[in-house]
Amino acid sequence: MAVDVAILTIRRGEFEVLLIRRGKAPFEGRLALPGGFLEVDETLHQAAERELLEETGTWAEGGRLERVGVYSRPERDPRRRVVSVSYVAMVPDPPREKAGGDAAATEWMPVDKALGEQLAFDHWQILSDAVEHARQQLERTNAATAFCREAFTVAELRRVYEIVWQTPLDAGNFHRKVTRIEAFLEPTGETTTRDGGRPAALYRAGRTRRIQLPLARPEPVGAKGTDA
Amino acid sequence: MAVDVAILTIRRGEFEVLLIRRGKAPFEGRLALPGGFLEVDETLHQAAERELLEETGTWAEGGRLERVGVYSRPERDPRRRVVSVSYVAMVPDPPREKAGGDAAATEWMPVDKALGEQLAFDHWQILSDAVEHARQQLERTNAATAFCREAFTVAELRRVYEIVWQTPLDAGNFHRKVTRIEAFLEPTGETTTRDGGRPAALYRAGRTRRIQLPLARPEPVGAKGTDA
DNA sequence: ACAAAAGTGTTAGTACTACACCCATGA
DNA sequence: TCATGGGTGTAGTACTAACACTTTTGT
Repeated sequence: MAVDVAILTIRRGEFEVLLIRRGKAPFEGRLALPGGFLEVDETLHQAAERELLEETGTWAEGGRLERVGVYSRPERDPRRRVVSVSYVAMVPDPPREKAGGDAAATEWMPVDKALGEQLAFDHWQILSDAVEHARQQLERTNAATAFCREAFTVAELRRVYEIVWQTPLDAGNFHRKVTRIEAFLEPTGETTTRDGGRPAALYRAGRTRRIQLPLARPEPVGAKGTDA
Repeated sequence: MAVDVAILTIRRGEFEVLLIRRGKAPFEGRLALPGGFLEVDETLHQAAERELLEETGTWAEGGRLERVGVYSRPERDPRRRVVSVSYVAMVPDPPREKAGGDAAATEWMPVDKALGEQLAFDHWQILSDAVEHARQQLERTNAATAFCREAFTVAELRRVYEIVWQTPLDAGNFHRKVTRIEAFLEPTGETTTRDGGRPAALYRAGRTRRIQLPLARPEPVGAKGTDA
């Protein structure tokens, strides 16, 4: 019984994931998602939180942690039978590189690049499912706000959508749509010019988590697939 | 490592679930969902299929089996630590009552009634999540067709929606919407008058599993909740 | 003054809701 | 012929995409 966590963020204008270079067999030298075994007195969600904290430091609370899949093919771990539950963490850009405890080398990598690598175990599938989950969550929930700092502009939020979905969105229409949803964005009253141009109003994430007017993606990405 | 399966169907115009009266401690005499432990050489999905087959006979292939949640509270089983993965099976009305192997007494019960019972373990939560999952799947996928026999009319499909969602739908609009979706329904060319009135065209489920023009529910039912 | 980004107006198209209406059968 | 359910037509409303346009800053 284990958990694996795909920690996703937006860094330098890219959609990135945190990977660990494995220092021991099996899959020595390969990249893997952070993960670990379930302790006797915790839930899987708590185990995932623990992993997130270990790998990224204390800034986990701003993020969002959701269960994605369960991986149970008997041969997925060559050592012994391990069923793993995967989580996706959507977090704001972490303040600095901070190597975790048990893993020597952690590195951020664009998700597309990561999906081109030979990952350990079935982590390619796990990452692929996590990314697809995140993409879908943007459509139906306020998950995108988890990638932003505490106070953000509408344009910054739009950039999250554009980067995760890899598609440009109409700035005007996006602004109208997103500000119209009741209690989705909560104005702070402040403005900023940090992105240049006319000052933009700052918002916090509001109460509304689930949205029903989908911010439709132009074309759905490939289908999900977990176990057979 | 266990699986629990909420087997749902439409029987006698009601949305029903298959429950088992437990014959031994813990929770002796209480109703529970069918379930069992994971064997060493199977995936969780295969274990769920096995449970479904054991409880309902060989008619499982027409149905639809999907993973819903993972339940990992350390104290959820009083005997020892058991993490359980839940599945929901959406199946057509089973041909006859057929008591399974390991359970003495199985019974179909309307889901609302079942959610009013004191169920064993955390099966109330599991059932509740499974029902909510099924309701949501009707909105986004062709899951409703899994409740119908192989060839069905548009009105029979509509009745599935109305029963599961507990809300009346406009027959004309439903017909138009559902027949417009590309490859969602595949006409058999036959017609039937088994529901009375003018002969209705018969359809099979088509290729399209995921639909993007949601058949919107008037008001969403309560939120999901799995582990803490 | 000009560039850049925020935010609003406008218009044409599309989908949905509600409900009227016609169609094809069994009794 | 009547009741029953299947299926289509239609008008008003609502949302959307595309894009023009105005606003407010920094340089």
